[in-house]
Amino acid sequence: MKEVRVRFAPSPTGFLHVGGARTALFNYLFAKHHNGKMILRIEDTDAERSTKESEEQLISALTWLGIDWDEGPTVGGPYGPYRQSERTDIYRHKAAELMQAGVAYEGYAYPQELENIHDALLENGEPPHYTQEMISKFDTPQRRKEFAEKGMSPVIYFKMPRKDYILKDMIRGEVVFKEGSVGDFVLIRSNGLPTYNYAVVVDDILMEITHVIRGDDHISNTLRQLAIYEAFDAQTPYFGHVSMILGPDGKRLSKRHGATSVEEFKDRGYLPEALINYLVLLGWSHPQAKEIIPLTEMIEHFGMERVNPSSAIFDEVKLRWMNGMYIRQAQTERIFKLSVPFIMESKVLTMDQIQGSKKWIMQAIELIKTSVEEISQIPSELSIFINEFEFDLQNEEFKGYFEAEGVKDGLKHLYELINNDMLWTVESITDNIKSCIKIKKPDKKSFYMALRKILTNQFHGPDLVKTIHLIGRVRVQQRIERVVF
RNA sequence: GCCCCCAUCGUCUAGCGGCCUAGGACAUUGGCCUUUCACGUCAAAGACACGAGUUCAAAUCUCGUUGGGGGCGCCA
Repeated sequence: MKEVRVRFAPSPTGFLHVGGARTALFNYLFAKHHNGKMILRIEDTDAERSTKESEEQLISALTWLGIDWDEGPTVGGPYGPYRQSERTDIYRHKAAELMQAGVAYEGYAYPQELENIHDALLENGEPPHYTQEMISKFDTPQRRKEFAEKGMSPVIYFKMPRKDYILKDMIRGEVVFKEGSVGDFVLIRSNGLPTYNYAVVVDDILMEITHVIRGDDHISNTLRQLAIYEAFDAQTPYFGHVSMILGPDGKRLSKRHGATSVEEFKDRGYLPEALINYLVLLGWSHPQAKEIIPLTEMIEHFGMERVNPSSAIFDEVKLRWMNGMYIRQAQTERIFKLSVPFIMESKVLTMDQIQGSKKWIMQAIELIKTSVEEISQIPSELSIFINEFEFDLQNEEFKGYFEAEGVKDGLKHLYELINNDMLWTVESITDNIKSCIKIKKPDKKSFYMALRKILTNQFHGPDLVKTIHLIGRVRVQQRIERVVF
């Protein structure tokens, strides 16, 4: 069997959208699964909107996600160049071939003239499709002369055959396009650059792409592309049109739904594995219904047969859950590193403090890891161990615990024990608390709750003994002292 | 307006004619664990859009209706 070659072909006009990331991922997994090649191609034929910055952002987002490619602008390859803006000569030569073959022709109409035709057709209740007869009317010797004098180039039109086309889609089965659903269309624009539908086909043929996996917003375009493949007498690749990702309101996912770009999730402290894992499950499912799936296993099981054709709503709640799962699995060292920018930004600690007390912070992170779903939550969780606060003796809930039988005595006793606790280990603190309870016999829950409130100003939090350990002996003493004595 | 795609719990999905009294995950509710919270764990609640066919048998096949999405550019 021929080597599998797939491509991800984004246009560099903005950040990498999660939908694009999912398409890239599916291509990547498909390539890896079949031991094939992944190609990155930059579709920058829209000179107005394409920017170099976007291209760089795209590449860095993909890299962050861990999606890499065998051929592309950064790594080169035998089928380059991989930027469409650098392939304009190729498109022109190929268009000349089509003209030679009589399936393409030049157009000398002015935009206004085309608009008139367009409007007239609509008014007559006809579909706004151009035909060679309409376009060629303007191809007169005078017009050619005018164009030459003004330094204008004609556009090149494709003569769309009037016949049915059948798209055999790996995800959707057969899609039939009835004859006459589109008219002739532009291949090469007046600025000399190719149009999307034309450039993709030329590139996919030349780059020997075997499987085209892309968003289903391209389904209608496939009709035109099929006709171009036919005109070149080229074999069509297998197509797989993946459904769109929608916002919670069922509308196409956009900025107004909140975070939609890979960068945004990165900046909010998502782990790339979590995003990848969430995205792969949007449209694909593991044969054994696993949810947390390591990349190697995705590659092992990935296939188009298990891709769902219906569109999916992007559910941030589940993504958060998944991120939490990955945070819990991750090495604390890694979470520490990822936390640093967030800690700095929150001003909970300074850079010097972070560096000076790395070991302490690591212990704290170890403790709060189970309750965090985004790295951005770490500073506020950390602040329980650090923050100074005014203590409110009048707090009703606190009074309830504090005034319970034996609690005050127990705390006083604990204070004495802490005074003499030079070891200050989790074990020594545990022993001391246990002996307080044994000797003073306070109500356990009240005792613990009062103590937690005194030390952290909160009723809920991580394991109390470890929290005490991390707060430090001096501060623990001070806080008990100011309430109990 | 024309063309195309899609349709199972709130959400992501399993299901590819009988194994379905429709399974799993997130979210929700309750129990257990725990000093508390979280984690973990157990359980509950919750869906085949509608209507016709085909068939001994339909969530699964066909057609229609409705709803949603996409396309109809010298954007990609």
